[in-house]
Amino acid sequence: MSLRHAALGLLALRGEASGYDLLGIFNESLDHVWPATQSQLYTELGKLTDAELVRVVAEGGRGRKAYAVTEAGRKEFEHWLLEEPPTTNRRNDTLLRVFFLGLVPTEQGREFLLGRAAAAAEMHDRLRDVEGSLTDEQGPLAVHGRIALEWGLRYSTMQNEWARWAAQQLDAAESSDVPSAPPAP
Amino acid sequence: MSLRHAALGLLALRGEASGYDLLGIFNESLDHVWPATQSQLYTELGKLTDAELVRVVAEGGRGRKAYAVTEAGRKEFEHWLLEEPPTTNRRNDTLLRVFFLGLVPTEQGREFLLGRAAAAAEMHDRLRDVEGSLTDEQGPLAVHGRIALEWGLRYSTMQNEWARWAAQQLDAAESSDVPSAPPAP
DNA sequence: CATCGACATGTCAGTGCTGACATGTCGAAG
DNA sequence: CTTCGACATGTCAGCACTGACATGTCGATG
Repeated sequence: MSLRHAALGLLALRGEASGYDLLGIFNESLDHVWPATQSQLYTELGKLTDAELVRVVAEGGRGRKAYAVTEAGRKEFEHWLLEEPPTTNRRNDTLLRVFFLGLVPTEQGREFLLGRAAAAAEMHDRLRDVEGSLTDEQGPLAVHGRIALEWGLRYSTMQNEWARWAAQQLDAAESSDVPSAPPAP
Repeated sequence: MSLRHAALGLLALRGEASGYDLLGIFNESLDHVWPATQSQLYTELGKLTDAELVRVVAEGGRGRKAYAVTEAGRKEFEHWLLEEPPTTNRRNDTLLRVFFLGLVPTEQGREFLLGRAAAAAEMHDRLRDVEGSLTDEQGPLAVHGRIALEWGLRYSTMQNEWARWAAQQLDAAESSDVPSAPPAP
């Protein structure tokens, strides 16, 4: 249920905004952290209004509705932010595949892992670029954006090193499997 | 759509198994990587049978049905394993909260981050325990289980270090914010 | 022989999310 | 004055997943 809180948080940051405005922020700033589609966002704003956590504070041309958080909404948001433990994302597609890597020849397993390492390296490069274009930004959002970015940098580094280590492990396991070539005594 | 492939993979590993058997493996071995509920698994086995990727190879007492992968199933599985790029999990509840940490006092932000660091340390400890009870295991599954475990160890280490680093960043940003206490010339 | 836990399968309502469809307005450029 | 892109909102079918409900059998233990 975090889209609800993401929307609440953006409204708290912005003071007021329309669904369209929020959608822009989601696509620009939050896309790597919590993507949202247009249909989902408008639906959620409707529910949020029904629950009186947000309120329509202005209506403009083209059917525009500007929302702002209510007192109850602010309270709900802060409760989520500080009291509720973040849910760890348990599903991991890469690790699921690793679990089954024994079903294919070692060579293909190594290829898979080195492919993951390359993908992680590429992700790292992309984030470095973002970092470069971020240095001129100012304000408190820059601090928190920079912290999230750092997570990505560290994550991709870890993934890269892990995948290369794992490829080595496969090789080591294979050579110790083959009875015709044991280590010299 | 990875539950489908997880089921296919387990059947390929085991030769044949019932839904109940598979459920046991999911809950024991795959729970930290790809959890599945009973209803989901039985539904998927039905669809898999309709698609002729698995086949009922035996029926036993208590309505038991033993499944095995078909030739088409094996092919589909290997295609998924080696050809399809793993989907990266984009949503990250912790990073979403970090994005909004500017909305609360620095003190509470630091508390949040140090809480994350502690949670990561706890996860690391739990995994170390698992590692201890794994050393006596044998076979190829031990190799791949060990690789997945290593991912968890590295991930929790990274998360811990990152969260502590981030808490320091918050402090640094705050002290540079306060105009009454600039660094001495 | 009753009972209970493990074995075993299936269904269903609800939720979060996706991608597509549908509709309309305002301002600027040609 | 037309047209086009940005602005703006809403709906709907479909899918993966969750948690609860429903039903029944076999073997062991008391």
